[in-house]
Amino acid sequence: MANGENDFQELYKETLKKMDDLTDKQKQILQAALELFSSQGFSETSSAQIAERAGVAVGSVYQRFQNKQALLVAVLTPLLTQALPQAVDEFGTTAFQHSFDDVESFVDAIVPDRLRFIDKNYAALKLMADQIIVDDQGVINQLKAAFTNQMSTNVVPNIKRLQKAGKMVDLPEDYIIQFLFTAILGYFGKRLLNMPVNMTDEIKHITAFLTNGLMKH
Amino acid sequence: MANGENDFQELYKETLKKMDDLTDKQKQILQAALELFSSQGFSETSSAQIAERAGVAVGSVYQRFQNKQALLVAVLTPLLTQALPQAVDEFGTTAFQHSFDDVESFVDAIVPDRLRFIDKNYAALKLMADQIIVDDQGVINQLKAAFTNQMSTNVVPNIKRLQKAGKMVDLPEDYIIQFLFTAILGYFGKRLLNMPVNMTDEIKHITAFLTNGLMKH
Amino acid sequence: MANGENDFQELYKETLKKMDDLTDKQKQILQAALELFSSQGFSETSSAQIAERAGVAVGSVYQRFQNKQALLVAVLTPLLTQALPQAVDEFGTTAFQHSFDDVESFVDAIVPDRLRFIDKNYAALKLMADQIIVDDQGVINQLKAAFTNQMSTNVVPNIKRLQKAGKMVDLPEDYIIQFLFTAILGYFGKRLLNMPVNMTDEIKHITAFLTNGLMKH
Amino acid sequence: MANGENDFQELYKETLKKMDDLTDKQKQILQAALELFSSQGFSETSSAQIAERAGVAVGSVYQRFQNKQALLVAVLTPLLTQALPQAVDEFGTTAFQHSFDDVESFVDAIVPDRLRFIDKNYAALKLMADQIIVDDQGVINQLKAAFTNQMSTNVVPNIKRLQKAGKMVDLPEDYIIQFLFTAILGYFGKRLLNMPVNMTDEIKHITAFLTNGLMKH
DNA sequence: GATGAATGAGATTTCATTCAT
DNA sequence: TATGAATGAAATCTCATTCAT
Repeated sequence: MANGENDFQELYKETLKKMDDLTDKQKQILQAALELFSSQGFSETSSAQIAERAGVAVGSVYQRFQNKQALLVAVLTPLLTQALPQAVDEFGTTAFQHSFDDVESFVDAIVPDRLRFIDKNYAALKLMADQIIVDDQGVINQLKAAFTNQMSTNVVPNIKRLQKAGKMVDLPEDYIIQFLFTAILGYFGKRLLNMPVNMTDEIKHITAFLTNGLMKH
Repeated sequence: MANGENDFQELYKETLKKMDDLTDKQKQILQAALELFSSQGFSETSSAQIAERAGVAVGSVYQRFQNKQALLVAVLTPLLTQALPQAVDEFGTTAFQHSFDDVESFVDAIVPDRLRFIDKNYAALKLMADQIIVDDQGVINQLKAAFTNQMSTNVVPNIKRLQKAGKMVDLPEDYIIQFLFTAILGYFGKRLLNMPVNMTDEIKHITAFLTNGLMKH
Repeated sequence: MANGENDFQELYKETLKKMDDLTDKQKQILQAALELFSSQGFSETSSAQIAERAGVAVGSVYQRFQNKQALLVAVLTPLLTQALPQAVDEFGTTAFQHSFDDVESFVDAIVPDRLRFIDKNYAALKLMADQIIVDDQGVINQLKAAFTNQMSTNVVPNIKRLQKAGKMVDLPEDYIIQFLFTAILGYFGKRLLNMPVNMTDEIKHITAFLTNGLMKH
Repeated sequence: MANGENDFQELYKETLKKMDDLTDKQKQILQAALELFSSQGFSETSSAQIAERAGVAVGSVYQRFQNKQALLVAVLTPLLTQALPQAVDEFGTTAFQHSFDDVESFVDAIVPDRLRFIDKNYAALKLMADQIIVDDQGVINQLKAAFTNQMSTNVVPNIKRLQKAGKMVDLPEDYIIQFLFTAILGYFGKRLLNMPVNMTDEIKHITAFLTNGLMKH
């Protein structure tokens, strides 16, 4: 890992091309890898373990995927190219296609959706977090790209509009986004720490806090 | 809060000094392990690397520490039992010994201090984050314990007082703490993502956001 | 008893053949391990040595066998569960299926056969002896089981018959067996001590002594 | 081990010279080594273990004893030079200084004494057995020497006398000795195999068998 | 003489990857 | 494509031995 951007970017592009003709076994492998990588970490997971959980032979893992690193990429690719942008997209377009009258309904539209997204994609998010910690520049850049893109085209304009309407605090847009994310990511942190979480309460309080914090009083 | 007082590295070295059953070489080993573990991750660091950086023979690592895992524990234990609680303690007492008149001065007292704490202890924090991701229950529990303890004895009462004075929003104390932390941890996240950060701006905007969000308008 | 029928090496190879889940290389590993373990002892034999003699890579040893101890078990198990009981069995049935008229022909039937058995199976017996000394309870119990079983079903009745006929001394059967074995094992001891042995003489004298000692005068 | 006679013989002679000025700690080391070597085997015992059981530092083991091999020699030396010859001697002189009237009293004089000797020196005998199995030529030669010496000067003449008197079977003297030993060593074997033993019974039956077997009827 | 930390050579073991079937 | 035995490089770990205190 952490061996520079090129390996990852190369593999990433190649993987993207091939990403549709997946056999059942190959899907099982990706599934098993996702589960194991995210629960134990990438380096703590062996090819044998993946094969076993996927119910295939070790060789089958390498039949399709050049190496373990490539398998990681293959696991992350759909996430980074499909799920995440889509999620960001939803966050951008769906959430922002309406012209919210006030910050409250704006926050209301985002928070519950994002918390559920975390629940649904917990494993994948944990895996990304792992890669960020181990300094995988490829993953990091991919993440940044996915965000910058969507955010700048969809979210930023909407925030600006709310600010101009005098409804939202006059902080730089990237900080507005940052605070939205960190408040929401607190939920992810709680899950990482095995803390008991109650979705209803989380939604209620995070919403309240964000509304209060982003609203111009 | 005085500069450097709650620097993990400082605290860690002090802790090491107090461990007078440790030889110089053993301290070098712990130091090298801390550095390598936090910069590359635990599994990405080999015994040979540690020995080399510590300037000792590989065997010397195992003379004192039963195995690599035990070395990790030896590195983390003083952090989790000494440095972290002490840092949390300072956070609790120092920051909260004054009776803040309003949320603004309360937030002002915390944010700059915590951001600098993150800067100074980036390596150690990253190591802890690594362990949380890899699901090290030991680390997780230690972290929880350190926090619950200090927070409940020092921070919670202060929050309550501010709330009773009608200055702070009426959210549960643990959520107040959660929002303080997540807003601050955003800075840690930015560093993990290699994003350019400007301390002055961070302080300014995080303070502004938290003040607005926690203040009762 | 026909020559070679109860040769451990033969029986061992047959057993190996029946283990059709073993590849050729794995059989070579077991064969090499048997040879090295019994000539040098278990702890004095390294994985590298085994691999070299077997003509495989070191890793191949551990591909099939979890660890060195497991390899020892794999070597001993067929000996203790297949070869040994079968050998004991032949000893029991073949030697005792006739109704010997007197102790002399009884002893005559056993001694030469057992001495040749020791010669043929010297390596395997030495390995077992090694394990007994190092207090391997597994091996010890297996050995006991193999013996108790066969002796009680086949040998004991024959001894009793000879005793009732007034031809054999009235000692407990287990002691009769013990004396037969120890007198014969003297030959094994001589070989361990690198003493010059002459099979013809050994047979002659051991037979004479046992006949005299077990006969009722 | 098993590295030729010279190492052993050299060490053996050097050890002999120094064998009197032992400090308390050194005696403890020898005792601990004897216990551990005989219960687990030589190679399965580490210097650290010996030091720990002896209650001394690891270095102290090597202060006096050149290396582990030398320690083994030092453990075996008193046995091979003192206990064993003395035992053989007793077996030779004590037991044979009387002119036994018959084989029965001759056997009676030997068996109980030897069985008790085995009990008393079980650990040391086991250690010797270990060395014999691992093919330690030094030990083997020492053993042989101790025996040949004593046997030929004391025992052989006595056996010859009994044979000439027509009381003992006319087998070669070395075989007579062999049968005496093996019958008695059966007891040692039973202990190795953790079999329940009753000294009274053993004495009774071994005596009976040997008497019958060696007596000229 | 006694200590035990330090050493380094070597042993065991793991595991990503290859390749013949 | 799928398999899983085989590989070998590298990692973890052990331990007899040395040496400064």
